[in-house]
Amino acid sequence: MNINESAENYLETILQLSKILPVVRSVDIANELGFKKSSVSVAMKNLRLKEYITVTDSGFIYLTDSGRKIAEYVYEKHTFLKNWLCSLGVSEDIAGEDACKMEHIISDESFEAIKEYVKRSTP
Amino acid sequence: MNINESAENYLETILQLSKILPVVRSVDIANELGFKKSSVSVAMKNLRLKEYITVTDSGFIYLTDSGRKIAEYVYEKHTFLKNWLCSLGVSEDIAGEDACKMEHIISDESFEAIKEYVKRSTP
DNA sequence: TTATAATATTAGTTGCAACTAACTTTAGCA
DNA sequence: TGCTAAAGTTAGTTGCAACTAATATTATAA
Repeated sequence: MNINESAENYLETILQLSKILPVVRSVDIANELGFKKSSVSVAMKNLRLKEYITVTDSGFIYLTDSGRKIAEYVYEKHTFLKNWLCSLGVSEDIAGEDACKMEHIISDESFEAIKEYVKRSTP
Repeated sequence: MNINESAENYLETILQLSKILPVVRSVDIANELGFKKSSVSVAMKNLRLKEYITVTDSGFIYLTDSGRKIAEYVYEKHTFLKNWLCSLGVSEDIAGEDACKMEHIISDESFEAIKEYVKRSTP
């Protein structure tokens, strides 16, 4: 698969935005991430080439099956890690920042192990 | 303080090597990290400018107090995270890789919270 | 003593992901 | 109708941390 942190982050953002907006456009992603439109434009081109997204003539962005699969797993990692850190007493801001970075680097193996551990120790 | 991931990793490596070698040189760091000597040379120059290390005329590298402080905390994070993941059933290789990435991005706040949590739940 | 190997450095290159600046296209309003 | 604002694209720039290639210095073995 071989997808990098930046691409993962874009895919996750598209998924998140699609939950709260009727359609997702480049400019929405730029606003959400605090990036320039041009940066997002180039990134979307790459995601299109790798077939993680499709873009309609009107500029509406949709995840493909493979893109969605990645986005959903990253999003699951994010949500779990953030909630867990918060439950340990970490402030919401810091927990969010840390989750945002950890979600891209933690292996599936470690993530699943932590999930199991937390599930067992807080039934 | 404002130190980046790459610099942290070099400082940690110097600390680790200093535990097993009589002196630490650029070439030892290059071998350990799988980088080219030239890359390490440039990195050492930056660490010197920021006064995280001193380098003797013979090319022996020593951590300053501020460099050591950073190195030791990163190393503590590494050791703890790796051992913890291993104890959850993650393979040693993967645990090592993940710890190596997480140690640089996790906030002190989250790290201390996790440490407390683990201490409490496995007395 | 000279040649070789090990170490360190410098200059310039590459790849990446952001950036700025300038441009096109489109939609909607005065 | 024509102007403006919003959205998107392209070309070229920046900063970073690795890289290669070439050079200097030193220690050791033939």
